[in-house]
Amino acid sequence: MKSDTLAATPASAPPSGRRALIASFATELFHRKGYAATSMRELASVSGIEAPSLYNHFSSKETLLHEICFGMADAFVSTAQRIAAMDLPVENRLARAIEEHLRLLFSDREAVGVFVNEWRHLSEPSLQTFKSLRSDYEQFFAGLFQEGMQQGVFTQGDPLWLGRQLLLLMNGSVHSTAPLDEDAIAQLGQRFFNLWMGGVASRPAQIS
Amino acid sequence: MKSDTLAATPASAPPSGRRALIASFATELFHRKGYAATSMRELASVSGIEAPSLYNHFSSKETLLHEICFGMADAFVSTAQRIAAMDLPVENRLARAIEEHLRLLFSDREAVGVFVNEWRHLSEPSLQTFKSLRSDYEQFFAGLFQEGMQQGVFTQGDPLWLGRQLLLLMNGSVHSTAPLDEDAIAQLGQRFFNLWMGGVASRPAQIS
DNA sequence: CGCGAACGAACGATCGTTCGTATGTTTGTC
DNA sequence: GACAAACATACGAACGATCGTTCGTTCGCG
Repeated sequence: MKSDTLAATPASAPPSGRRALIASFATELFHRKGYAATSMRELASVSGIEAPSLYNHFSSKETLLHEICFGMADAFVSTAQRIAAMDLPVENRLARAIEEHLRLLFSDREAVGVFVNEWRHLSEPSLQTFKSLRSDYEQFFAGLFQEGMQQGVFTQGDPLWLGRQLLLLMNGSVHSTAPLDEDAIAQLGQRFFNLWMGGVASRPAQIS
Repeated sequence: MKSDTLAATPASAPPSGRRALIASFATELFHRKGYAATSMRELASVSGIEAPSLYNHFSSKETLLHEICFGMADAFVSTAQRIAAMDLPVENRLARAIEEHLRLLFSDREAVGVFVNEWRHLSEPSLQTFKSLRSDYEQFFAGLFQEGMQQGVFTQGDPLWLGRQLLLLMNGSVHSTAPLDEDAIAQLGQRFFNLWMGGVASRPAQIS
């Protein structure tokens, strides 16, 4: 049998292979109804096969969740590593990180929804690994803020908190925003960048 | 039998009545494991009784969810109505709305978690009602931004988007922030207010 | 022939919920 | 204050449904 946990496909336009097709159906269902509320029989139904046949492609229900969550997590972390290695001013690296994060976000909105909301249904030891990856990514953003503060580019604040809030804001935007093309993503990235730079760096507004 | 859907208790410090106590246990479980992944037997177990006995207090599992979700929703909406009726400059109303929202958020973090993440497991017609209440609240914030833009206090932008993003940010902060006392909540409110005013109103930062 | 992929049947477990009943407390009546 | 009717709340047993998954088999393609 082939390994269950290969890298997920980009999945924006669902692929042709049956296995990957099932994974994309699972992503849609896990996103819309939640992992626990999605049954293997329902997944089989939308996939056009019977429930037992699913086990010819995935060894368990959780394997599907694992593949979706870690597919996104790996994409985020590897992007972070790529940007961290760039020789750019910290504010440009932040802008770049925002834009790349948004690009990943909008490349597969349903997978992101599962990544954000359903990871807690992973069981050990995958759960710990996932949390660790997630923490790495948060630390990447926190590091950008910390570096920016040391250089005086940003005003003081808790870098980890700032990073988490920024990620929260971007991740949430996928729920309340229509699909975007490349240009719109870049614009949205500028918007977030300005929001964060302006809000963090600006003098507090006066409330009379 | 008494009505199932009385107003929820403030619930920050769990109440003494058995019924309300069960509701607070349910809130904790729904928050930590999710609605679908929480069984009535488990809820009964932590409540110190057997599963069938739960039905002497609540007519169904969904009744519990309903009570939690609508308890929070009603609190949010009524707070919004109270603030909307205030005769204050729009930026002060926004600051006040932020602070009151945070106060509600931190008054029962677990209930907020259920309110934010588990409402989709409501069934019709409660689901429609809930969405409607939620939309009312979003519109309240959107209205503040719209009003502020017309007065030139904020720069242009999609008011509904701005409102949703602000709510998203605040709601998410409850996950990544330790419990706060009254003063800390007010400070956090100032922080969000400044962030939003600064980011929205400030001139875009230059990225070389 | 061999192998991946589909199937129907069915397993044990668990789900939300109902039922009949027991028990203790409250309430109404003299 | 005593007694019974009424009620609230707990329980064990069990219902039908559905869960994730396994098994043995068959089918079709290389």
